Amino acid sequence: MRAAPTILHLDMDAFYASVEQASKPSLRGKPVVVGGIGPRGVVATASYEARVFGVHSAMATAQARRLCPNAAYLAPRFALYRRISETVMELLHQLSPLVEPLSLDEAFVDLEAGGAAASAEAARAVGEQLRRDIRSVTGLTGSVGLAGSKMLAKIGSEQAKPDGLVLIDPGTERELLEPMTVRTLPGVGPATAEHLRRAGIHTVGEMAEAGEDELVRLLGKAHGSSLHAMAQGLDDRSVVAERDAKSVSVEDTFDVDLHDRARVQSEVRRLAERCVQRLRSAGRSGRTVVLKVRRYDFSTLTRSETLRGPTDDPAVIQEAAARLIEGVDTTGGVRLLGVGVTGLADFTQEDLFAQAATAQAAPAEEATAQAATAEAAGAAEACEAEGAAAAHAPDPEQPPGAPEAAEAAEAGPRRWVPGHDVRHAEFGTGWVQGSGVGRVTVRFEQPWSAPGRVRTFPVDDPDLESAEPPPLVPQERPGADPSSGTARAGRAGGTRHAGGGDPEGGAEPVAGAAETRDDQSSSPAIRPKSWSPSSSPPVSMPGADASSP
DNA sequence: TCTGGGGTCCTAGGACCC
DNA sequence: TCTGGGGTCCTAGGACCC
Repeated sequence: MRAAPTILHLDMDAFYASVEQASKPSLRGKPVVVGGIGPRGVVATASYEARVFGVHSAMATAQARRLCPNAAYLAPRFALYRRISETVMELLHQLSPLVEPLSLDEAFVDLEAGGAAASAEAARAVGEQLRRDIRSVTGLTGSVGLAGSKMLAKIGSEQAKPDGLVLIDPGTERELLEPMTVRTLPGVGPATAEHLRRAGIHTVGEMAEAGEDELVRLLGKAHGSSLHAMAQGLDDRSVVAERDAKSVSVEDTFDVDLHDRARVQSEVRRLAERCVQRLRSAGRSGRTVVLKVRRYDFSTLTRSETLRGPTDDPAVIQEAAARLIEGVDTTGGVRLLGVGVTGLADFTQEDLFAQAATAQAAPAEEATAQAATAEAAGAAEACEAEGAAAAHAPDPEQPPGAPEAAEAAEAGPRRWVPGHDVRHAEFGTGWVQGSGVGRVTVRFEQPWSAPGRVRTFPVDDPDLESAEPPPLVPQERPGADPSSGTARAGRAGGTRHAGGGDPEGGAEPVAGAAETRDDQSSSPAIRPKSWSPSSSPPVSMPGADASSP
């Protein structure tokens, strides 16, 4: 708690959906849903237009489609979101060295540490200027909360949404919090709220009244006492910049449950491989391998094995994951598999070398009791459930009868993902609007163009290829190839195809989009005119980290 | 067609050591 | 031999967050 509201919380408004609307002129002012678009997908972000229909984050996409069938359903383009996020974070770093990102679209800033603001009025001015800067540099809107603590700054930005700023004056927090539902407090989710409800506690005021002892009794030591403090508006957590990751994991939910044991094993190998890639690109190694299995009935279990030292050796981690899946009964079907690594250390070559040598021998001759018993128990269970075959490590070669095991995502000829960028040899750049029955529909438009028109091609049209996301504002330097991977220096002027921007009269509004075009003032749409190249740099578009296909 | 993917933190029990 | 704490490591699960 501090006397002046110098903790700032920034939350970008409907971030993913707003980025999509900014890059796709035909979607501005229309309902947009970004998230998993498969049969088991969930909504990551819904635009405000879609929220009117009741669509919200974490909802099954299938349900969203029922509520709002006319929305655009798009797969996320994380590489683009990450780039824009970096630009926003740079603006925050200009205010203070103490910036704590919570996700791509959210961060705390300690204005006091930056010397940017010492009073309420100064803080408000900084917040408003920040919002203007974000808008002029990215074309997007963000909401700002200012308060004397993290909790209240975050509550402030929530109240400010969309496109606003709320400052909570220190001293007023108790009366502000009192009538609010317990769910307002960070750390109160569905389960905790239900516990509290059964104890007759519904509001933050009732929580504070209940007293610490009662909350500890209901919710446990750590949770109870921290929530008791929060309920009184007390929160002295400091803003901490750049924490090291403590774990790395990857997981996949399958469109249909896996029943074939060999397929399950091959997916575990694949996931272990991907996990190691991520581990290595972070320059880390890890000591504990964790396998996650979600069964057909959504019950979830984890199995873990701690190695003698940290490793980033793919073979070692794959073998550990393979041993772990041996001990899991998967009859009935597997919905999700995941592989993770915790106990992260900074990679050293010597550790690794020693580890690679010992890890393989370890299970057989492990002297440490608990490791040996865990292994034995796992193996015994596996034998019972799966028979003799389970006792052996899976064949490293493709198991028989599983040629389809290769994920369509990687091995398939070409997949056209809704929302993703494409280039056509004749018609230029656009994005996939949909595909099916051998055809793919593309809308040809750029962030700065008028809404474009739609064309349909055979899915294997040789003139069509996937492309990098175009920059959100037109680039002045023509000829740079965005796919050349030269990062920031090579801003992607070249995304405009050689043939000119609007071969098919893109300036002509497309039916269905026309009526939405005139309220751009109220939408987070990019308006290139408001951006002056000399004063503020545009979002740069390094083509370096390609988005997943 | 209910329920993604990436994380963090906490609790609790058993093993083990002193 | 019986009884006993405290601390640490490992494993498993659960709640929560974006």
